[in-house]
Amino acid sequence: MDKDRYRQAVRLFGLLSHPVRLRIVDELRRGEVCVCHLQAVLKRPQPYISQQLRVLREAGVIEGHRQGLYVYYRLIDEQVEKLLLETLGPAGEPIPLPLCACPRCHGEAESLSLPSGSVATEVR
Amino acid sequence: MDKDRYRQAVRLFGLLSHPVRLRIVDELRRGEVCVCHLQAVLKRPQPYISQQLRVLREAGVIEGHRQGLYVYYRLIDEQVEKLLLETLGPAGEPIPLPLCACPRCHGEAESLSLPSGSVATEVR
DNA sequence: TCGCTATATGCATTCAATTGCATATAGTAC
DNA sequence: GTACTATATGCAATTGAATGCATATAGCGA
Repeated sequence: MDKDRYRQAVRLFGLLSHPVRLRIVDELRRGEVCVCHLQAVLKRPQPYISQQLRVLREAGVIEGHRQGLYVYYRLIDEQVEKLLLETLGPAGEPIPLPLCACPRCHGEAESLSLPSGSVATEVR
Repeated sequence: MDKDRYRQAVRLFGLLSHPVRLRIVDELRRGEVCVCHLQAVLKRPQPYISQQLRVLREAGVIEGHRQGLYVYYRLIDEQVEKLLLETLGPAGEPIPLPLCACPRCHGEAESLSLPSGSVATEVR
């Protein structure tokens, strides 16, 4: 069916036509980050961020895996990546945030590798 | 300002995240068509089509010029064209419609050129 | 002028997305 | 087990977009 192509495109554009969601995927194309990181960047309440992450996750655009207390999300849809490239230009550099509490962000070298005993599990 | 890039992108995606508007711009990238043509293709009431055309026109995505009773619209935003190419693939062939009343559509050869005395005027 | 057609506009209503917030869950450390 | 942190979920309230429709305007021909 040809109508599906339209529906699919409308759905995709709809996901990106939202200021917070757009900024989330733009942040995510720089690399994997945790929720608290996005919270710090977007300056929005945590439940609000989580809700938008859910929308993107259920649409199959992003994927998250838990690592201890933290959940790290990344972009898994290359079409979205192309659309961002076209509209926003190339992705910026990843920025470690002092505002973010997670080990990856406050720059402790050893915390960049998996702590022994912890296992990365998919979020769904 | 960097925020403007986001705003601009959100605006663009918003325009395309609408089934009727998306189909209009997809139709328009095949070539210039009149309003009645879009009416026939989309099977929607004329005021409804005109409203969506206005949204696209005021956003600077399309442009219309009047030719006698008929107004012909065309796509003038190449970024939109690229986004459509990415999401919908290449544009289809232009299709003349028997359902459409305008001279261009019911295939009278001489009507494809401007009738003497008529002047193309911009719509705004 | 009037009558007709194509297109545009204004406005009220309906509907869906957005947002805020309270609370639930998952995991860690003790 | 309890206490604490990060993240997720559910739901009500609100806002804004989408839609329908009546009417206005523009141009043509008689």
